[in-house]
Amino acid sequence: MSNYKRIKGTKDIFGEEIDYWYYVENKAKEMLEKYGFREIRTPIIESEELFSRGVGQETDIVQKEMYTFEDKKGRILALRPEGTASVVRAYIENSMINFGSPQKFFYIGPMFRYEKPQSGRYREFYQIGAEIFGTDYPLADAELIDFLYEYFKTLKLTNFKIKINSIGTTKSREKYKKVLKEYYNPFLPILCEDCQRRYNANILRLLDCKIDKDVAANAPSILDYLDNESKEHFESLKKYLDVFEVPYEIDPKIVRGLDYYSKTAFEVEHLDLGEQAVIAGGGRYDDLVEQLGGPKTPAVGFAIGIERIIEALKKEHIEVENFSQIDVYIAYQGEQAELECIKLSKELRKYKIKTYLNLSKRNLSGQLKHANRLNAKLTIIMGEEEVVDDVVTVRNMETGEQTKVQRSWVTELVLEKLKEFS
RNA sequence: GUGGCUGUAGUUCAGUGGCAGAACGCCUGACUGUGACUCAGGAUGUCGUGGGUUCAAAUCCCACCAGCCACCCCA
Repeated sequence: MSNYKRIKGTKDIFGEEIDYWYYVENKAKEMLEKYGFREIRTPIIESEELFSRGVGQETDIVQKEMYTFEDKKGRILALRPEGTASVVRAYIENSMINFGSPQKFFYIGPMFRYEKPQSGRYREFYQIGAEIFGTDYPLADAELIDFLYEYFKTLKLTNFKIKINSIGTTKSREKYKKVLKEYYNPFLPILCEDCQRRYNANILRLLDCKIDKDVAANAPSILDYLDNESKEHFESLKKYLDVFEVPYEIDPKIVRGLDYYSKTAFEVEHLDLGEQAVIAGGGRYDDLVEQLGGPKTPAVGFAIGIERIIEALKKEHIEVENFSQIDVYIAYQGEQAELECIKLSKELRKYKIKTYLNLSKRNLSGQLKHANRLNAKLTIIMGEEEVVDDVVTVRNMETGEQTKVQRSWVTELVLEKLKEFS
C-alpha cells in the first residue's frame, strides 16, 4: 500500500462512478444552455477577503470552514468555499454590466470547506451553480426554480421537493428577529443547549432545531413580518411558479446559512438522503454586488451539490448511460496481424468508434478475457488465418455470434453491428 | 469542534496472545487460435500509524490518523 493517502474529506472519482458524473454534468450543461446561461470559469483561489466580505464575517463558512493560506508574498488567499462570491467578483472586475442586463452565468467546479466529513458532506465537493445578474424581477427567481425542477426531472429523479420562502430585506429581517427573540425569551431556560447558544448568535436557526420542535412550531412566521416590497415579490414568485407548473411548498423555516441572501430563499430536498438532504439551494442577493464594490445590481442564484445528486440517483436506482463503454476491442495474433490491426484501429477511431487496441503480449484467450472485462460490445479478431484470407472476424460479445468480413468492409460492418446495441 | 461505530490481500471479511487466512477478483496456463462455465498453477499484506505491556501482539493498553454515521453547519 502506498504511503500517500488521499486527504480527509476528498475523493478519487473513476470507473463506474465517472458515468454518474458525466450524466449529471452533461445534462446540466445542456439544459443550462437551453435556458440561456453561459459558462463562467473563475479561479479556485481568491483573496480571503472576498469571501469574508461576501459570504459574511459571521457565517460558519468564514468563521471556521475556510481553507486559507499565505502565498509567498504574504497575501492571504482562500480556496473558494462557494461559487457566488467569485462570480460576483468577476462580474464587477470585468465590468460585465456593460454587456447588457440581465446576465446569466453558470459554473461547475470544486468548492472547499474544512468540515468534518459525513454522509453527503466532503471537504472538496462539486457544485453546479447559476446566477442571474441585473434584474429584481421575480420571474428570474421563478425561472431558476423552474430550471431546478426540470433538471431533476430530466435526471429522472422523482423523490424530491422544492421549498420556498422569503426572508425579506435586511431591514424587515431585523424586525422579525426582534419579534422572534421576544417569543423565545420565556422558553429560554427549557431550550436545548444549542438553541441557548444560537439565541444570541443566530436566532433564525432556532426555527429548524431538531429538539425544540414544538416551540418552533408555534413561533411567529417570517412571512407575517415582510415589508410590502418583499411581500409583493413573494406573491409574484408564487404566481409565476404556478404558471411554470412547478410544484412547491412554502416553508417559513428556510433560512440560508450565507449572509448575502434577501427576499427569496429556496431549497430542494431529496427524501431518500440522510441528514444532508438538501441537493440544491439558493436565493436572491440584491445587495451583494454593491457590497463587493460594484454597481447596485440585483441578483439571484442557486447551487446544486453534485455528490448529493449522485447519491440520490443511486437511492432511486436510476441507471445512467455507460459513457465509457468500449465499442470494439481489437484482438490479434502474429506480427502481420498486429501491423494490420494498428491501421484498423486508426480507421475505426476516425468513425468515432470507441476502440481498444490490445496493447500486451498475450494469447487470444487472454485478450478475449480483457475485452470481456472492459465490457466491449464487439471484438475484432485477426489471426494468421484471417491475414491469409484478408478478412477479420467480428464477434458480438453479448451473443457470441461471429461474422467474417473482408478487410475493406470492416468499418461498415462494425457500424452496422453497433446499431444492435444501445 | 463534539460524540458513536469501524480500520487485516484489489474487494468482502474470518482470525481475540504463539508460523497471516478464506471467498471473490487479478495474472499465467489447459480444454477446438475465442471471454462471461470448468480445471491446474501463481502473485499480492510494514494486520491504519506510532508508542507501551509481554519471552511472544493483528489480538491487551494509550495516543494519533483515516473511513462511516450523528450533532453543528451546509451543496
